[in-house]
Amino acid sequence: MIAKAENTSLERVQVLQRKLYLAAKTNPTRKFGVLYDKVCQIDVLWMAYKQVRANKGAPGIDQQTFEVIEKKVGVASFLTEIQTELMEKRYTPLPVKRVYIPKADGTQRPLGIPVIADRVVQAAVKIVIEPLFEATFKDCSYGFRPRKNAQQALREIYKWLNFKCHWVVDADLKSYFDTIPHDKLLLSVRTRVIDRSVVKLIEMWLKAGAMEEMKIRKETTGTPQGGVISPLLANLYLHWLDSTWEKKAFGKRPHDAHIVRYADDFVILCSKRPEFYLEQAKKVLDRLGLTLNAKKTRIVNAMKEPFDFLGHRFAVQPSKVTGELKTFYYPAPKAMKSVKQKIRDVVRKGQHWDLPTLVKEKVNPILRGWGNYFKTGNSRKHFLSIANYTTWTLCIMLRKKHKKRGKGWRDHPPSWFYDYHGLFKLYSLSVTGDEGSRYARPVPS
DNA sequence: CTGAAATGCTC
RNA sequence: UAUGAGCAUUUCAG
Repeated sequence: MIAKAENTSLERVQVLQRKLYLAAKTNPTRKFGVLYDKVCQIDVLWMAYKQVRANKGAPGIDQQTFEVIEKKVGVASFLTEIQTELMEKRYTPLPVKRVYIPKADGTQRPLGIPVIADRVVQAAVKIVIEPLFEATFKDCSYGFRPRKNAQQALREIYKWLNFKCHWVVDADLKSYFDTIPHDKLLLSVRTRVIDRSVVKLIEMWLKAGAMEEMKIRKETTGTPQGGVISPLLANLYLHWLDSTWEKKAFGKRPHDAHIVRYADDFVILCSKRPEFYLEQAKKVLDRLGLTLNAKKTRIVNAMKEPFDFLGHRFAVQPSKVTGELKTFYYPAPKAMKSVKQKIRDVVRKGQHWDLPTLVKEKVNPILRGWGNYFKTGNSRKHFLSIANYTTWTLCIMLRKKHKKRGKGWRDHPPSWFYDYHGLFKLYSLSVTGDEGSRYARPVPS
């Protein structure tokens, strides 16, 4: 009974989203004035709640957890309370909770965690407005978008490098999420959404501020990293870059300068005048109130120097066999380092477990997940290296555990881990990088 | 084939 | 220790 109700609610929301997408697609300049009622629909709020709950995320500053909502308050009354607040225009968001998480480069990233109720309303708004913006977004944008992934962006770069666009502008925006100006961002929202109440909701989230040491800190720039709509807003704001690029036809014949963007990370690939196209991008970003990180933004000639994007390293080199130029991409050194660190950590933590469990439940999922992300491109050598690193690390661990010196490798050859303990075979995922065999099936195990 | 749950990986 | 997207594996229900 409940399952049936959930299903129809899902269907109704999907139908609504489809309608909105088609309406926006058939009329590219249409601005939508009646959306708030859709945000308030109980189906939409229910789907929004399900999406938020599925992450099992931490509570915000009000300490309200999913357990409290489901066991004490009840989901239905929690949602109808939100619904009446919205309809009576009484809803105001609470400030976000400030949490810092370490980034890969050692610096810290500030998160802003909204309370669960605010996350639900944000998810509801996202359900309603995302289809409208999806209809406008350009093909060169790959980050945070439904049915788009990193592999497609990598493939696009590969394509342009093979089409002799060897000049690469590798751009890095200075703390993008925190520097988006609220006023201009809201203008971007209004290109499609002119329902005042919906725009007001978004404005309130931007202005809600962050709770830091018992004080509310308010900003005029930035969208909280941790909010449900933040990725959509971030994408929407940089859409100006994509659309300007298209309007000036920089991606077309005389220019031949192609943007590939993944959220705030983007490269421009061109065959000539990279300085000019960097300057053009800078002009757009200036108008948006954004700045490029001068130290990290650079122009490279891909034939002479590799560059990294989305965890991969790209290099254009003459083929050892035929001598013609070919593009290669494979896990970047950083990615190699971080997966080794992860293997090392789980093996150290699980050294008192029995080997099959450690391999099956801890090591294999890491190898499988990592391998599936990097299996495109030319990763065979790097997969082999990680596979060897894994057997070696396990071997060292076993030798220490059994207090044996020497001969560990002879007792535990790589095949021993694979054949008797079911260690995941990384190289079963990799395909060779040759033109002819790119579409070959993975090597059978 | 479509949902739900769990785990893992990338950005 | 949040958010979005994508991918993979397992389990369950139709």
